[in-house]
Amino acid sequence: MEKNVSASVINRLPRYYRYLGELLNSGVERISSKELSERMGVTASQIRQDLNCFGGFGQQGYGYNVEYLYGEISAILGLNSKYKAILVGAGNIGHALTRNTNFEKRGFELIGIFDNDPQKIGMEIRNLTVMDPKNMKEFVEREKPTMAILSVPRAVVNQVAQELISYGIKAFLNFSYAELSTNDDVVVENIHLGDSLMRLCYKISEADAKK
Amino acid sequence: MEKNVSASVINRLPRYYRYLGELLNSGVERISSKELSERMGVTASQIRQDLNCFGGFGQQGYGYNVEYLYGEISAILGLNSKYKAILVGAGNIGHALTRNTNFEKRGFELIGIFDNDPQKIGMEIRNLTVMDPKNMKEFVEREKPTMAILSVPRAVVNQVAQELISYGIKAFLNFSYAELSTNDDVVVENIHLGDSLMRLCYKISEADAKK
DNA sequence: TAGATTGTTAATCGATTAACAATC
DNA sequence: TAGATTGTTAATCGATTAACAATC
Repeated sequence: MEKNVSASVINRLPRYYRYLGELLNSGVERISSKELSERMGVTASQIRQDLNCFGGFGQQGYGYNVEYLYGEISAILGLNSKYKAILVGAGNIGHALTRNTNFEKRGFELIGIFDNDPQKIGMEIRNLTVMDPKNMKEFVEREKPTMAILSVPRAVVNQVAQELISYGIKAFLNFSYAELSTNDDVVVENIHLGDSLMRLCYKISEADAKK
Repeated sequence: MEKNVSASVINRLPRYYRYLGELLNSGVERISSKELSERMGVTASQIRQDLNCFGGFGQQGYGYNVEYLYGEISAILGLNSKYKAILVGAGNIGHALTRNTNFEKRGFELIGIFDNDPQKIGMEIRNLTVMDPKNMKEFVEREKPTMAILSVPRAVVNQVAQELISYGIKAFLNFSYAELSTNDDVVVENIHLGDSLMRLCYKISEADAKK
């Protein structure tokens, strides 16, 4: 909100949110930073510092009310929003993603799917009909989605992104195995499956070497 | 290799690898840390520090030979390995993943797929027949895969992981929207799509607020 | 040789942890 | 009131950046 919160803190927020959701589900009413820290494997100091970037949500001698804190983190993350999103590229990953992901609970609403495969155009996915990219300009300028999920081949991802930016898109979830180079006012989250595999491969090699 | 390299450095390695691969493809023979830093949007100091965790791969006055450095990073990451991997859960994401991912180039070899949906058992995916989880113990103990990709419902992921650990699995790529609690000698990489969406949502909200 | 650029040490910056006064 | 636990300041630790001598 007021201050600039560091990326490290932001990155941890979804995890807090996840843990608090689980506590809420199991009927836990209050929790201290100490107890939460033990469950999550972090320090209590870090939890308190992180939360205090956004305000004082606890109470001395009591701790944090789980339901209240859960709601506050939800608000900080902006999960009550309904940012319109489109999916570009309904191949394996893109297709699976739309079926599996609960966009509504993460602040988004999927309103359109595009793919240039004639076989896919017209197909129904999640109550949405796959559209021809030819109609993308018209659709985006009319519906004004905020975000696009990019699940297109790496060779074309930057071109597609530039096109969408020119139509007014301001955020991307990038699944393509390529760097997305964009202006400063465009926000990007990358999911590079290949990078995760490589990191895992490194960790395994390391563990092996230690024996 | 010798020293303990920090997680920050490890996390950057795949990105270096990606950039060097692109340079290699475009026929660039040598590159200085300065030029690479400008392309990647990091400092030249950081690149040199990172690389020197593993050895001196450059040459004063010349820079780095792209092909050589690419090969060295590949070796550091262990990408020449062929760690056997299995996929547990051939639902949307799991299925898509196996079709899309070039495991061989990331140090892995997919040798088995399991799913408890009778409709899927017997199905062919990527030259592999989907197997019944009943046969998992026998298969894992015989083939000794190192890694398992978990793409099962969050409610059962920890149970499945524990089972696989007891059969000898030492590494997981976790797609389930849950924390994986494991022993210290098991390595885990998480891909939490939901977390990425939430971070993106936060960034969009922030950008909005600034206007 | 002169110029360029590394490898590496030292300085800075930021993030994490510890400590404790405030207070429920 | 006494005990517990926060919010917050101060101390520590680690990561990033800057600087420069070594050297190709």
